[in-house]
Amino acid sequence: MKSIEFGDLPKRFDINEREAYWRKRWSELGIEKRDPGAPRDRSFVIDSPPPTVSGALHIGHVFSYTHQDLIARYKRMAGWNVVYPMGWDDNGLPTERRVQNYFSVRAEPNVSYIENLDVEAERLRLELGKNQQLIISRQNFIEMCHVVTELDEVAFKDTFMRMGYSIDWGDEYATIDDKSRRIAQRSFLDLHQKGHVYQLEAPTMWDVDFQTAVAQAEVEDREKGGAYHDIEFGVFEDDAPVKSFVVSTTRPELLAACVGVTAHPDDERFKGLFGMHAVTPGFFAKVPIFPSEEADPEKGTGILMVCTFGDQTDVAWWREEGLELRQVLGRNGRILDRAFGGEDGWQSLNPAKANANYQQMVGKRVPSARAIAVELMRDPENSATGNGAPLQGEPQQIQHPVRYYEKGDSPLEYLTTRQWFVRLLDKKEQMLEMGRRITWHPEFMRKRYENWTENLNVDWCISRQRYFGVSIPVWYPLDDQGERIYDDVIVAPEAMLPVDPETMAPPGYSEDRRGVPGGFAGEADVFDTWFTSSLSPQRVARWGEEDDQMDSLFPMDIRPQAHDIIRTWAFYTIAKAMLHQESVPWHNIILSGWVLDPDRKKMSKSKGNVVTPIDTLDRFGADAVRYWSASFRLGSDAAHDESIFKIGGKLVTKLYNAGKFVLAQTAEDGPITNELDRAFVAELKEVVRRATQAFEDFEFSIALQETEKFFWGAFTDNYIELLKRRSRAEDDPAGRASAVAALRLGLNVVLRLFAPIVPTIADEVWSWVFAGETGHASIHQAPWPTIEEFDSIALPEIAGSFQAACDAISAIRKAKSESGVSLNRELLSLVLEADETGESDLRLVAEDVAAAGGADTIVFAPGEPTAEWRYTARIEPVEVPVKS
RNA sequence: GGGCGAUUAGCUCAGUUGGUUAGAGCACCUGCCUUACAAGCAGGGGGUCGGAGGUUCGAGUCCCCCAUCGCCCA
Repeated sequence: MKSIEFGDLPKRFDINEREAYWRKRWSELGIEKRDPGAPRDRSFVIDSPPPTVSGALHIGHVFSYTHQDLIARYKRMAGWNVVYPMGWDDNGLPTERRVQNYFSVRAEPNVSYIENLDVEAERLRLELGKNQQLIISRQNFIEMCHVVTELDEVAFKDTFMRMGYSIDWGDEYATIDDKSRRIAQRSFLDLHQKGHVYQLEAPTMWDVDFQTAVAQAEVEDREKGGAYHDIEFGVFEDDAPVKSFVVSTTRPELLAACVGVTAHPDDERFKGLFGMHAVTPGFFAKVPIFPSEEADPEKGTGILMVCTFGDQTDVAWWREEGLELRQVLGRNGRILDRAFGGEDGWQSLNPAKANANYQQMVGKRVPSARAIAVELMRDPENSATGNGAPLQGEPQQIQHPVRYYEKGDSPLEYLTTRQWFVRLLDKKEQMLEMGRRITWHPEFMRKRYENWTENLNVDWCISRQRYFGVSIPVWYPLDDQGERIYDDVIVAPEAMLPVDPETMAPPGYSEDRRGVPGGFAGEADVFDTWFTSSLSPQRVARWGEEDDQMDSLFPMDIRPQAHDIIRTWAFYTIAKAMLHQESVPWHNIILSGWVLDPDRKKMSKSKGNVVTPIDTLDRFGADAVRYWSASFRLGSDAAHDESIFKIGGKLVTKLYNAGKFVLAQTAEDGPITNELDRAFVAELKEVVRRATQAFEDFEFSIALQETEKFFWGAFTDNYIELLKRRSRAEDDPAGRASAVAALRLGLNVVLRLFAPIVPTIADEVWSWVFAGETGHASIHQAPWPTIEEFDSIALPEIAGSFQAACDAISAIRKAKSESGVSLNRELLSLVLEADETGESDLRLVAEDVAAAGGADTIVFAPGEPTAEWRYTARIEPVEVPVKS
């Protein structure tokens, strides 16, 4: 029997040194490597989230990434070929913004490419000030994005490794790499061929700072201050005012864009107006007054102006009523230079006055345009009725929800632009059905998905007017005037993928036909970043590639993610699998909660309450951080609480010490025969059953709790104490052999139960003896314990032996504690008061109990158990030896 | 306004299909250098389970209403 000497091991376990050792060792052993030839039914496939690599990881990432690794390590031990890939989501706005801020540059079209651009030198050459951005070409900008993301990826990877994540780096990818771009473009080709994508020139949500379209999923409401402005409109008959009404609006700057007026059809106040025309103050445009169920009689004055475009309902009214288009806002968020009195849609009863007013706002951003509009409305000259100033009273301040792009700083506007869409609105029912075919953990999160799906109201806008992303693989032929023929789009052939239409010519054209009449133009837009990341299952399974593994990897088993991206990543991934494969992308979705700061606020960079994992790792070690993460149920938010890291650290120390003790005990090899040992094994078996069931349900926190309770309470505090005598007994070789065998079995099994959660200390202790004994060099290559392992060990004769022994030793400790004597004090006599069951349960283990209590024998006396205690001990300690 | 979740000891959280007297860790008090561990061990105090009602022999658990907090969506 191989054993260890206390002296061979350091008194304290050096976490940081040993973690570094084990990371390297795991990598050498290839514990995380998958078997690429394994069939689907032997594999457990994880659709791991590619993190956005812009900036630094925070403790919230570590929290949820740990959850997947717990499952990965468990499944691997349970015999599955675990597929655990990792990708980096590097394309998209966060990276662009980071590059812009980091280098103080901005990309603009029609700037020429500079080879080997040295930003600093270029800035000096152009004598740019500190706050001046260097304008560079699209290609240079993209190159810089690549540089920055590669640096970030290295930092992310380091942290993931340090956390001990058993990621198979053989499956590492980036969403901007060639294969990802090819698969994303292949996705577009497939959707195009199946008729699921279309392009449309229509009012779309637009961020005026980033100057790009955004999708519904990226929109959030923010509570903002605003004001109702009550403004009088005229009602005209034969070009003469006959009546008036007052509109209450929060957006007076859109008065010039007013193209209609509406009220509820049943609203008695305005019933008579329907079918007549209103005239706007200041701009004197005649607009129709029509009824609409959507108009809320309770809101404002009950009658409201319809503008192109204030919000989504304006868009709907504009469509349904066939209203004029009077777009006043440009893509840059400034008021366009337009003229009343001329073109279609810009009629005015007083063009001269209208234009004089309008010109004051041209070129202004929304806030200043609004201030000017309010001033105009204070001028009686601008009244449409001759009743004096159109503005009634003073604006009334309010708080109201305003729509923002989630990464943006200015309210969203609705601008008419040409965009690409994926048709989803007609597939809500199928999407809901897909949601039902997936098991959600926790179950209630399914509601979030259903809620979102049911409330979708626009198709998925997938085109973005950005640079660092996957190109939309199309070109447009140009007509004789050099205008794009949008109906004749040229889609890239699959063999050309990945393709950049801005630098590559479509088949049948040479590059010199770019941009000339009769030639072609490349699509400059890139995909929404979710368009690519929603293909993570297809990307990992290399859909459509030479090494296509869809048959062996898809659909995947689990999608772990945080619950804030149900409406984006989960939703779009489900959509893509449905549209491409007519399948669910995975069978289970595992949703982690958020990490909250001590004030229970979500950690986020903008709040400045972010905790970085490296600092925490330095102080507590990866096992302790993993312990913290494992102790929370799926779906529930976790407070960042240092005391839990400390508990994790204590568990590591305890495993180290318990391992040292158990493996230092020696005996002849022999079977587990003793009643107490058999009873202990029966308990151990029960823990294995419960922990296994919990892990099967992805309830790692329950598994941890069960294992920890058993290890600390039953194993170390009681069982080891009860066996200290017998495991060293000289006169009872069979009892000693049984004790040492049971101790080792207990440690061996407990280590494996803990291995997914605290992988470093588990492997450390495993390596001392068990690695050699079992032939499994790492515990992470050892099999997960099963209850069949205990089949050869006889059940105890008395089912309650173990519990009785623990209760009895507790009674003895209580007596010693109350007498103030140390727990290891020898006893001259020990009397246990017990009832008949109590005495009989203790019958076969009394010798171990007596020995642990420091007595030769137990004398039983009749007694009644109390609510708290089955046994009451009466003790007579030996005199304290006089210390010399 | 609609939906979802939470509310259990001072703090952080368990509590299975309803079933004896509601648990753990931290914190607190007392004792113990004990030969794996003082980063430990033992003992102890501390809860009308957010509020009200109902079903039941029996409710922290099931049903209804309400309150507070958080989240998702309008």
